[in-house]
Amino acid sequence: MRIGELAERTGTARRLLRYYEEQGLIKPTRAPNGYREYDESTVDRVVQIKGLLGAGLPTRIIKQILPCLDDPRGIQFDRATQETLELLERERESMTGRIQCLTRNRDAIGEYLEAVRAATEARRSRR
Amino acid sequence: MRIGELAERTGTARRLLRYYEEQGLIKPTRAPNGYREYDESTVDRVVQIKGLLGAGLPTRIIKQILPCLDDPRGIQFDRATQETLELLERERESMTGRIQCLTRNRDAIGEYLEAVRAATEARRSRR
DNA sequence: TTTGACCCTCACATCAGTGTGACGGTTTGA
DNA sequence: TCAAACCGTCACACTGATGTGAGGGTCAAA
Repeated sequence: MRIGELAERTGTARRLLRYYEEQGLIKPTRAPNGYREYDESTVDRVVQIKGLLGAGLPTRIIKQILPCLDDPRGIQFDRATQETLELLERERESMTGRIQCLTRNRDAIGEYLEAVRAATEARRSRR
Repeated sequence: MRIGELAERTGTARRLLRYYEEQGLIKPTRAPNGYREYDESTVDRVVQIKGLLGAGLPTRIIKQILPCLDDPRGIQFDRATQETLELLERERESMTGRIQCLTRNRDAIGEYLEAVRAATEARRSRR
């Protein structure tokens, strides 16, 4: 598919799809006329990228992470240098930290909303 | 405490502490000489802010979230407008999305690392 | 064959978070 | 009392993720 369709299906600006490519996160082929050609699997990949970006990871890190997702069994594990493995390990830990932070705060918001709703309800039934 | 100590205890640049203040996230008092004075609780708050920023939330949103954490029981719930409540609800949902995304990817990294290690181990023992 | 809807590259702009340094006042300990 | 180590405000700069627009090709349908 071409960039317009991909943009629409992933809810991503064309500009950003080109940017992700520039950062080495996706690699479309080119049609004879120069148009980018994306295959079906790119849809999921872009959604993934957006998710990770939204969760605060920079493209530099996302680039290292993506290959693990293609085939988590590590088919090309021999290409993984010691350095990369260490980076992945560190990143995994920092993701755990993020998750904990988000969870804690999300739950606090939940409690807050709950409390407000309960109070509102109580007030309403008092009348 | 003054800004230097807070910076050291939270691992945050002074510059950023001033920036957070400018964004309305923390409100130090001022000593007679103009120096900022932070109380003990600010340490936790700054850590919280850093965590949320790292998880991709902008200061604008963090500002709305923080009051819920001060007292999740919603002591000042009446100050919460309908609009704010809706924003919080939306933000809570988007945080859940982030958490899921991070969890999924973190686990995939974990599996990958596991696979690589297993393969490395197998190779070593074969020799 | 022209028009409208695509696509391309290039480049400049914006926004948030962050770094850094200039310039000057305050506090503290030798 | 003087130096070192704080603190203050400004303000300019950078980075990464985005927006936007100019100038120009491609292609399909009327």
